[in-house]
Amino acid sequence: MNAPLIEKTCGFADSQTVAAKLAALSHPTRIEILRHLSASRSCCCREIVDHLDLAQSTVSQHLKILVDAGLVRYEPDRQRSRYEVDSDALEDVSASLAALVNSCCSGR
Amino acid sequence: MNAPLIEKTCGFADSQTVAAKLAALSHPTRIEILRHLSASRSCCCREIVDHLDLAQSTVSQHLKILVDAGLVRYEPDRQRSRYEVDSDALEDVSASLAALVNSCCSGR
DNA sequence: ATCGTCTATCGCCGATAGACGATGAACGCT
DNA sequence: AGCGTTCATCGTCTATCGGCGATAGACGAT
Repeated sequence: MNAPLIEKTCGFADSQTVAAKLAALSHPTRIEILRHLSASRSCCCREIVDHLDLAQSTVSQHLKILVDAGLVRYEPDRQRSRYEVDSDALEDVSASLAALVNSCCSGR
Repeated sequence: MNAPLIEKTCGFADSQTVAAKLAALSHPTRIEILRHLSASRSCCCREIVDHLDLAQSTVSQHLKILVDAGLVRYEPDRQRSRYEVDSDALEDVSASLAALVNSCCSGR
């Protein structure tokens, strides 16, 4: 493969990957979406639009960001869309952060 | 089966607060800074500038963001500055994310 | 066939992030 | 006093974010 670019950062899980996942989580609306999503088990875009007070296009955009980050699964269902929290991915992010924090605090 | 009322009383921080902390962590450079900071116990701006390949002003800016987010402690020391990881704050963020993730995954 | 609903996407915008160089203050050293 | 070092801050530039309305495609219902 090309571009082994982050070789110089001492061989941990690379910062870029962790940062990207956290970036997807670093917006209050997206956290709210995750909460609503998990509370409803799964739901469509409109449902979230009703819950939050934002334009449909905005919500759709936030959902796309979550899907692209791999934190939410997407499945077209008729004319609706089913969005569902990817629990494994979420726990993975949490574990990554925990590992980072742990390695940063391991000397006290 | 039973409702996760424990979380409610344990009070995860509101979305805005969590998002703000995560935002501070959602940049590879800042994660790298945290790692270096913790590995060195504490260090000055210049040290980080040497480690990363960025302008001093850029590094200073990233440090300010981390300090403002409460994740790094700052103490002027002569003409230098001492930056130090705030372990408690870091663990707090990690715990907040864990709580959020947990509440999102509690039904599977 | 047409209408209404639900989505995703596009274009546009203001605001913010992230990078830089330049500058000046604080300090140690000679 | 003068020099070198360290650092925070300012101004600037560009790219991206986050919001919106408008639009078009897909679909169910009438």
